[in-house]
Amino acid sequence: MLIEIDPTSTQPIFEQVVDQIKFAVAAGAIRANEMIPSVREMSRQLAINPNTIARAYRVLQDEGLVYTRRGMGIVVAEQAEEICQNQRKAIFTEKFRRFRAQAAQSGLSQAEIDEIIKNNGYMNT
Amino acid sequence: MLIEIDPTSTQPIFEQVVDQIKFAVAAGAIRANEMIPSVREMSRQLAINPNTIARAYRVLQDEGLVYTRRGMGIVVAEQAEEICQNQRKAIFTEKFRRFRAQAAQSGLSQAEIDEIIKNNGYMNT
DNA sequence: CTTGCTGTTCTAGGTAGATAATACAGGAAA
DNA sequence: TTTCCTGTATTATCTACCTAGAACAGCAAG
Repeated sequence: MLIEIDPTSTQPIFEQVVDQIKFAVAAGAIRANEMIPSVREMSRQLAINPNTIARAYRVLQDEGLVYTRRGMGIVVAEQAEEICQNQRKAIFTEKFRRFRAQAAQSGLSQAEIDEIIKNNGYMNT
Repeated sequence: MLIEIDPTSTQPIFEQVVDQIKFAVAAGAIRANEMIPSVREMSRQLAINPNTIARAYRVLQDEGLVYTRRGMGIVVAEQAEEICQNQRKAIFTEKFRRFRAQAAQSGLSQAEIDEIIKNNGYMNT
């Protein structure tokens, strides 16, 4: 499972962890009934405080995406993959909408916005 | 000058204020040698603490986009419009690049990303 | 049993952002 | 002059996020 944390982002670390795990589940990198890395192991991998990881896991648990087995670890729930796939799409749709709205509100013309999109990866090579 | 603050954003308020003023200058809503609303007036308009506005203005001043006249107010610098236009473009290019990178890293396929962009305002209507 | 790993909980401290209230210095205008 | 508005500075308080360290409960495997 590849997880990358951006320390320069204003988005809280625990939220980044939550999103990244959702993405990993959505992508099929972790399947239902499989275990995700323990709090302490993930803490070591990302060089982040265990409490921060634990908070992220608590969020996932509250959303019903994972359930816990004391002494064992945390297991991905049955319906998690489908839920995460939908959430992933929703997350990025929302992100893009915000980008568009802000760009328009900033006074950038439609043409300028399209140019930014075109020059940075939309539908070519 | 139209300024909108998004309280749900993780971006700090003072940063939002900074960006919005830059956008207003870039769009020509405020021109060189014109004054921007006073700390207290802007504070009233946005219902935000004067200290937060003052901090935003301090950033603008440190960047040389505005200069202050005690007792008078804050004035937009000569070269501000050009600088702000370049920064505006850079800001949104960077935002879009982040969006693209995160979307790709999440496991979304190129086709799915293109679909999100297409269905939310790119090059139609 | 003991050992070692789980997740969980707790207290404490540090930092950044935002708010609140106050005070000061300087220019404009009466 | 006085009055009123500027920007600026200070102090205190609150919250969220993050870190740190310790302790506890439960399960597995030796």
